[in-house]
Amino acid sequence: MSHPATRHLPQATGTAASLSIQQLRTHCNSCNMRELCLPVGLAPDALRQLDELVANRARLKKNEVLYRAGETFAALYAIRLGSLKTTVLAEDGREQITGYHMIGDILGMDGIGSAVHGCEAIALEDSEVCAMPFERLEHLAQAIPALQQNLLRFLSRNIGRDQGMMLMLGRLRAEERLAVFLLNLSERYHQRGYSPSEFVLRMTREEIGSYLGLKLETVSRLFSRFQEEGLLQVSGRNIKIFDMPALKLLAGRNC
Amino acid sequence: MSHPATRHLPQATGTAASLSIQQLRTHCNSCNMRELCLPVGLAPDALRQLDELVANRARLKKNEVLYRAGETFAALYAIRLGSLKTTVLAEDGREQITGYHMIGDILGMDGIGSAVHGCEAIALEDSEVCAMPFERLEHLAQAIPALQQNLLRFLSRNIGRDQGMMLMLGRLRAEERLAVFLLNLSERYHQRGYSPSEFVLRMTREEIGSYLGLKLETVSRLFSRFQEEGLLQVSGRNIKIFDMPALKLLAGRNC
DNA sequence: CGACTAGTTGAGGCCAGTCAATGTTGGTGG
DNA sequence: CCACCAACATTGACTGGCCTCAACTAGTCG
Repeated sequence: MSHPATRHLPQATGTAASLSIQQLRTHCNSCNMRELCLPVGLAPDALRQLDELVANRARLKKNEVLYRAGETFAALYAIRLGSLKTTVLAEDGREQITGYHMIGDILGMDGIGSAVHGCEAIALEDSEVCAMPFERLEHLAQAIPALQQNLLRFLSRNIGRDQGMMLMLGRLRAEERLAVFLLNLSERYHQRGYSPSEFVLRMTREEIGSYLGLKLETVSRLFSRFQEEGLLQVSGRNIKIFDMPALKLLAGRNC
Repeated sequence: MSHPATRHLPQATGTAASLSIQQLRTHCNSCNMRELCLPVGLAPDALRQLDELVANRARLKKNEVLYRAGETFAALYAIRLGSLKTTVLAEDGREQITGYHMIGDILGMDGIGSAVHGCEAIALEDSEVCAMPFERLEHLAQAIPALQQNLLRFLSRNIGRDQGMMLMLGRLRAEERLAVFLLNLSERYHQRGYSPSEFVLRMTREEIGSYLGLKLETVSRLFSRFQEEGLLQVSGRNIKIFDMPALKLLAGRNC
């Protein structure tokens, strides 16, 4: 029933009692993220239909797995709260984090093409996601042009982001990668109404390294160096960026 | 009129006379690639509609640019013949090849989300593409479920491929990258009815390096080493793979 | 034939990885 | 509240894989 890190979303059982109260109240309509999420631009009626389709709004504890690579693909997930990482594994266990996803982001799109998830998604902190059964979503998109458009746009943006990552992993030096990473975080926090210059990292040094194609020691050294150079202040996972222009110079606008 | 490397598809003018004869004869219906391309699984009537939508079937000379980064996005392109690379450029000119695309592949999907192309597509050899105006394609997909499905699947597969590339660029060593690259080529040639063990590279050493996040000298050295070790025979761009299992072992099934 | 592009090979350097020791933080239970 | 532990982070010394620079060869095209 309750695996240490359950692979399935909580059903309407036991501990979910208090959860369902929450569930009943949270709708796309009232969601803070509706302007960043799939509902963006949808007419009220369309929004209602999309909302009805959301199978459940589930909680994930830190380190809990939303889906694993190889699992059959059934739904897209919108992040309501918290953040997740997606990772792919090499055969020998080497891990590459392919995405760092925060509130409003859509997860699972890599599964559409093959009916199987190609990566795994793991919560970086306690999080909440909206599960949208894909078959029904696809069906709904057939009737609502704006939804089809949104789906295609979200998938496409994913591709664009990935291409940026490839440039980073293939051509940028370590310091440039970290600068791009920090600026990217900064921008995304800013979009979401948080400070662009002061935030808390949700990942360990090792995870940041895995994301950037570096080792944790390299990440740690770079943070120390950036701090020495006055670019930022780092204290554990708390980051304060002092010199944004210098950071941008380092990143060479590849972010 | 005639730029050295024209950015626009040839219009129905001048030299296009012999071309238009060809154009009239080539339809999705009769295209060899219809089983790998957007029409896959479409009903005859839907296929006819998709076919009508194809604005033109254009030829590209080697090194000709199909679209550039920053150009407004207007159409997806299906490769009818030949092959193209897509590249993203760092601000300082460093170039990362993000994709090697061959017959049947769809290009331009990174532009959907932002209305602007995020990379540039360049012909690696004389090629032919079918241009599909995206607005009309989207509109048609609204009416034809199978087409919507195909579009979403193609976009999604792109994402899956990109994630594999990220793993490669972030975590694999040079020899592993080249092995993965060769096996990937092998598989795709095989899918298209060519020999999986004997083929001609369409890219220079530098381009292969750019694709794999390596320098051309490294690629060259690796080819030489693989040959010494009896894995393959390489003569310029002609590749004969002798020891597929060993190559797969090197790649660690990350392909 | 000369100029140019593509490819190969060698020598040496450097950036990031590896290994290892030590410090810091946060959660748990006495 | 503090001691303890495990996970996370920092820092140093050293290594090595890939890059850089460079020389040379082969093939192509005007």
